[in-house]
Amino acid sequence: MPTIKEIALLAGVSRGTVDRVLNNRGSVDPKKAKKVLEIARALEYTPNIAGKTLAAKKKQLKFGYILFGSTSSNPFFEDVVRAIKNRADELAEVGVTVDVRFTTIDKPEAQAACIDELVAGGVDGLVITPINHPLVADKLRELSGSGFPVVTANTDVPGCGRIAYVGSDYYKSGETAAGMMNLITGGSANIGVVIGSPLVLCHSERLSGFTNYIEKVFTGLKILAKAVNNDDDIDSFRVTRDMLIRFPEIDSLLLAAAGVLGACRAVKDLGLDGKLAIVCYDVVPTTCDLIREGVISAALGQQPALQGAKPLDLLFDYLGMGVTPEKEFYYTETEIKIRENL
Amino acid sequence: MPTIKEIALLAGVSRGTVDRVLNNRGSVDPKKAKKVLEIARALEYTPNIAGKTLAAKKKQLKFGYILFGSTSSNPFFEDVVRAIKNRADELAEVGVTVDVRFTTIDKPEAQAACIDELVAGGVDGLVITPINHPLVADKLRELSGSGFPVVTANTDVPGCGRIAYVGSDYYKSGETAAGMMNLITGGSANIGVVIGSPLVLCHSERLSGFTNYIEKVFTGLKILAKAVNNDDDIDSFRVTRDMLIRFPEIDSLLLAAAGVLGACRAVKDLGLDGKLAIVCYDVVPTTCDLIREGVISAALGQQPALQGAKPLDLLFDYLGMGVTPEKEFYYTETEIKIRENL
DNA sequence: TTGAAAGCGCTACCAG
DNA sequence: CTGGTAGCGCTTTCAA
Repeated sequence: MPTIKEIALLAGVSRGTVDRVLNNRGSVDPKKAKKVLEIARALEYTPNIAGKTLAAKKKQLKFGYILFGSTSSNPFFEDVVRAIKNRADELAEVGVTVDVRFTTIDKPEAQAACIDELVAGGVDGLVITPINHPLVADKLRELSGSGFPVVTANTDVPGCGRIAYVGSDYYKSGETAAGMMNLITGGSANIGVVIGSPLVLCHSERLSGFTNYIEKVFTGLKILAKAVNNDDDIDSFRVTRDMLIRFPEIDSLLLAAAGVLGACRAVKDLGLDGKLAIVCYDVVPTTCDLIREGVISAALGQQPALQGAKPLDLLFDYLGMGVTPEKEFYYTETEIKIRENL
Repeated sequence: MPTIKEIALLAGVSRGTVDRVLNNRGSVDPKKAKKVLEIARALEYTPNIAGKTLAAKKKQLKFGYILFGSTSSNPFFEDVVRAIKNRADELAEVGVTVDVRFTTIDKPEAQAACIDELVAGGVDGLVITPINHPLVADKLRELSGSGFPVVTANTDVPGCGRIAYVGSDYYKSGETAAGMMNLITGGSANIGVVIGSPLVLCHSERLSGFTNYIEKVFTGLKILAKAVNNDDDIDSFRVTRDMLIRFPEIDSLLLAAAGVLGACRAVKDLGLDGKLAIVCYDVVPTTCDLIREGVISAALGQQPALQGAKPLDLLFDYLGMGVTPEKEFYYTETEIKIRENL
């Protein structure tokens, strides 16, 4: 493993010059630059991460992380927040501080203001679960345009200039739900679907993936009815109950939003627990209980811990180590969880 | 984030002394030691990983990694080897070299000799997929007893003194297969089982998990017949074919060993593809193809990449950073893969 | 038993 | 445009 020092020695220049060449900082005599590059290539130089990390400490980087919910509201985000805190503790060691803020999903002005605050507060990079609204999108575009790195997490605003997105491929996760539903029901089912809101892109993407796929591949699966629960357990109970009463032929449920507990209460309330094939999203504690009870057949996870930590890593690599993300989309796996592998 | 330097300053001692206290090396005046510890505790000192890593480079550690198969034989281990190589490249940066050796699963003497060679060659730690045989077990016990760190991977020899095991919880993965089989078949099935060899602990553990679980929980699932394929595709074809002919009532297969391709060839040969519920282990390329074709319903993965990399990390943490593994068993997840989430 | 100093690889700064 | 130097946190060695 060659080092900058060795390259400097071989090239007959100083370490500073090698550093300038390899990291495109400052300007260097083209001849020397060429020589350095040749040697680096010949020796297959790769920078030492520990060295870079240690040196990066002096930068005292500050990151902002804006995400939905005030922790208590949506248990899925609790896992994300836990992962953020853990990673933030680790990053503290290398001089990074992380400022975590919460905004609600329905207030673009508030989220835009939150971005402004963080930037004014001097953060060097931002992770955000963005609301897909011009007020936010434009601000992100503007920031990115000025060289400020933004990573979107959990949900994306394509084309806003962010350096990467970390989160689920919702469309594909909809297909996975279809595949699972097909296996569980033997290929023939009358499905009731519960979604959060047609306006939340994630949920509608999931539903598109599911719908298109069953129409194309699993023609024995039919969607009989759809209900909207606003990601709320109380609403969820009511609309699910109504749907099940109105469509007694329903023999399976796809719960494509939060509010899984409410929906399952409705199922139990009608004495249908264990009689319906139920597939839902997000592996949260209440869902695990329902799986153990035999109410839910399978839950589809989306690696919340990765969604929390990875964006911070990308930001640190970018700002601390000078490494640009190697891809634009860091899709999380759609994990299938049943009672036995919870 | 406090540093050793700060603690030294506050305690009125040198960095060397602080180091000695915090890492129990050399002896220190009890009074000073106490003071240092108090300050470290008060400041919630945690060592800086980058600093430690950098300093560890001077140790020039050497690890050995003994595993089954010569890569080509079992595609599962190809993923493991790939992960080992990747992690080894990363560790090279911090002065670690990894010597990877292959042994066959049926030659304990050869594996024991291989261990001896590596140790004689001066490795500081060893990762091994051990053959569960006294010849190997005793050697591992002896090594461990003398303070030499061993990590078992993929398969374990309990009580051999190794500092940790990284791999599947086979019994539990058998239960997961049962759960999946139950979902796919609607709770009623006549199952044919293919195992590698009753002598390979992993496979028999899987089968125990599966068997005990269905007897207890899924009483509609019956095992009609078992076949042994010696992890070989040719044998697998033959024994599976024979079994399916002899037991035409079989409507589902559990493939608990390698040789998945051979077994599926038999299924196709008899025109049964798409008509049987098939659950198998290990997400390898040929298996993925069979899932896409609709021959296999689900495959259960065991995180080969983690099995390759994690043991090396544990060894480096132990020898390079002075950190003992925080648990004895690092179980991999049993990942459920179907056509849509491959 | 202890302190001082060098060095792991990299970056930043200053002087020229 | 360039070289030298200091320093990030930790370990190790040498001298006292």
